[in-house]
Amino acid sequence: MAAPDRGRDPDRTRADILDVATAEFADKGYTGARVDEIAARMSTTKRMIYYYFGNKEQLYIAVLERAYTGIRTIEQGLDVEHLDPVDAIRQLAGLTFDHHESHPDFVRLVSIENIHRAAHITRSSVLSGLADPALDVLTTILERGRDAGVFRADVDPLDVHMVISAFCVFRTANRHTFNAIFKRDMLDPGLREHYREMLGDLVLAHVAAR
Amino acid sequence: MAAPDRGRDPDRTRADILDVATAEFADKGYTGARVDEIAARMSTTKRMIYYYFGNKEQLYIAVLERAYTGIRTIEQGLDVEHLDPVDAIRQLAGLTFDHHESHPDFVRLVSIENIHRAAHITRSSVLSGLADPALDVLTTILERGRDAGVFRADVDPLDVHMVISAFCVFRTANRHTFNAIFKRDMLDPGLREHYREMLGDLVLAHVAAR
Amino acid sequence: MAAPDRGRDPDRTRADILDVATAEFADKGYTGARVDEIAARMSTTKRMIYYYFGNKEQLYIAVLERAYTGIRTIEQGLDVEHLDPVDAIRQLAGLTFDHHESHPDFVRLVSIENIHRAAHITRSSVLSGLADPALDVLTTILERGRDAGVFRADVDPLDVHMVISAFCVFRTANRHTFNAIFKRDMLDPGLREHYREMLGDLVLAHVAAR
Amino acid sequence: MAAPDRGRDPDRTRADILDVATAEFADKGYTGARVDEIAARMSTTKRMIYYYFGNKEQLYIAVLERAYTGIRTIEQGLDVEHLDPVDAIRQLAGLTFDHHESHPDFVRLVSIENIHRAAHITRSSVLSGLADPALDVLTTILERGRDAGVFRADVDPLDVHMVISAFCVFRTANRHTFNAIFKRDMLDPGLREHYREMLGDLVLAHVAAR
DNA sequence: GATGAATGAGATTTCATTCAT
DNA sequence: TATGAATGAAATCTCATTCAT
Repeated sequence: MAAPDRGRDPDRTRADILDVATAEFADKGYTGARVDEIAARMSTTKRMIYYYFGNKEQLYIAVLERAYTGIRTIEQGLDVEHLDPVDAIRQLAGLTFDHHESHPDFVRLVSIENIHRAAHITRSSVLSGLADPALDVLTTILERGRDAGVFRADVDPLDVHMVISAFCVFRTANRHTFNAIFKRDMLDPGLREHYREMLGDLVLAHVAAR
Repeated sequence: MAAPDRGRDPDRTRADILDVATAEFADKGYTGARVDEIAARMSTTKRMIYYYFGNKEQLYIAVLERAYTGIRTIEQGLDVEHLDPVDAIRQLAGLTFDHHESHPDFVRLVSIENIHRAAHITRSSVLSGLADPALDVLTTILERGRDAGVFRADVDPLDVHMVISAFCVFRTANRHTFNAIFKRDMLDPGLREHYREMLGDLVLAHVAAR
Repeated sequence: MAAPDRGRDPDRTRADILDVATAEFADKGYTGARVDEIAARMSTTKRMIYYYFGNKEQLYIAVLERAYTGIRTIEQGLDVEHLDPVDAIRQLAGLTFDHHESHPDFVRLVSIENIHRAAHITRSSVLSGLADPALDVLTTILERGRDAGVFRADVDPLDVHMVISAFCVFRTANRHTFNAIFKRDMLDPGLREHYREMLGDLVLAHVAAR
Repeated sequence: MAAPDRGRDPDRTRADILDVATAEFADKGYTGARVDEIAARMSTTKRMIYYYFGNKEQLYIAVLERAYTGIRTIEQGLDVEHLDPVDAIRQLAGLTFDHHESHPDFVRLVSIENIHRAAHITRSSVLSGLADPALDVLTTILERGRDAGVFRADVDPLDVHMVISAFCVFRTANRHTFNAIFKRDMLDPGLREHYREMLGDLVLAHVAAR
């Protein structure tokens, strides 16, 4: 007659807390998020949050750490070897484009963390200094393009990454003010392909041999 | 020996409050900002903030309104008529580039407002629906470039604006996480000209006739 | 081109303040009433309220004093001499019935003053100990009825007054809770004559010779 | 030597808060009551009031709800079946008479709630629309009296209830202004039986067959 | 007489965190 | 492990009143 004993699976409880906390922090920001609210949205009690994570800040850091692991693996699906460099670049940009569109919580958490001047990322041994593996893939592509004579020799991979990120982050992160002022929803599905192609064009223009 | 009587100049008092509030909101976010802290940084009392602005939210909206008026006038200095379209586009992009670099508080406020899903902008009769006049200047430039045969005919001014904003906003707004992860400070003065030129190239590539 | 100089008529200004203050106090109670709100509802400023009345409490007392003067004169219209006692009693009850129905603000002020245990009435030299002149009229009627053999000899005028007041005050003062619980609006115009007659019957039954 | 641990008995803590809050609200009115004062009168802290009741208004509603439950049960003790209708009516009126005399806080809360136009009662799912069970008892008595030929056939139970309430509420609620103006304390013990009988007479005169 | 700005004291409410069991 | 009760510190906001002109 007892309720299903969820309490006996610590990993599950931890993951549940992280799910709810991610939603709450992404929704309200670090300061605006409420520990009470996180507890209220779960079957676990507030005391458990402190048991598993210590305090609000450590919980937030754990949320950040898990959120960042998601994007680190997106480039795995890219078969760099069998694509010509131009297609590879376009597909790589598309991966970030797709990811940011479908993970607004991640993009919001990054914005929030920047408001806090990356104070928590810096405090996390997991995140601090963990360069995005995307750069390796990108570097490989750029080298192959240069060898093929289609890309410039002096392209900085991090600049390419920056252009892709700026476009994709802005489209999601600044969606609301952009829409409020210009009455255009950058996430309108009808504009999706237009923006996706536009990003590819921009990046290719940047890396192209002159 | 009396303290300078700032009290009897309401416009000055109001402006002082806005200055301090802008710094506080940009620094801590809407929720993290403290009315107490704003009052403590001035010679005016906390009570005056409520006297002039009603409550925290209206003060924040007033801060947003004033911050947005700053950027709306930056394009005025651009002498569109006497520039050839290519130079004009490059200079226009440079204006936003310079503005966002020198107004990190504005960029932070925009990020903060997006975290709140533009709830306050929407509530402001001043800001809501007030399209950036930059678009008019941009439209003029694009038309002249098209007439001169150097720009494509189907360029959307808002897309151009988006590319410029995305680049300039990202450089300032995401500076901290970018630096924490990739160890590159996008606001490093030594990189300034490189980024400024890179932006111009990107925008011109986007609008160029093929 | 100057605005009409209302300021130069102190009596008028005083009366205006009292009008607005009466509405505010009757609406929100003594504690709930806001000096700011009273000032906001007038063209006069808040400072004038203090100039004319000293403070919130004295303003409230002035409101009470003026409100009580209204009911003191309602019995004047009653031609006791030419009415037979039974008609006179019924008409007297009707006067209070009509007055309280048409002066809900007065009835509310009395309720409010009772919540404060008549502390302000006691403090007012005008109101304290100023017995309602209605009692004189009432006493005359009762005497004439007794002499005519239609009323009991031992009727206490104050008891009659109490019965009339209880009925008329309750109908107005307790209208809202009565309606909330029993779904009957005691001030429904369709019930007016029923209640008016009922009151007359009650009072006459009380004074009638057995 | 430790203070008695009242803390770990939530029901007791809740009830204690309600006791003190009832006294405070009845004493000062809704607006005049101070949450600080309620806390100061107990061993519990102010914070607990919010923990248990959410905010001042909900606490006030809880006070109202409990106060109203008291009067709803007073008619239970009336043995309608074994009383003749005339005695039953007189006893029923006496129950309200006694209750209101001995529960001035309840009567004051009702006055206060009427000043607020029953806004909180309406908001309470418990109180809104919960007709007083007294009406059932009253209806039964009236029917038996009618069948016995001693009461009129067209008596409205709610009118009878209104007469009883008006008299009993007025005696307690308007005690202070009545005494201030007419120098008669309606709650003077020496007048008690006089008023009690007077009420019975009034009600019986109203329901009596003609 | 009249005005808008200013103010101190105090009101309600919030929130991360810990205690006792 | 788990839980509901408890809490101190601090947050936002209010209000009658007075000052300087």
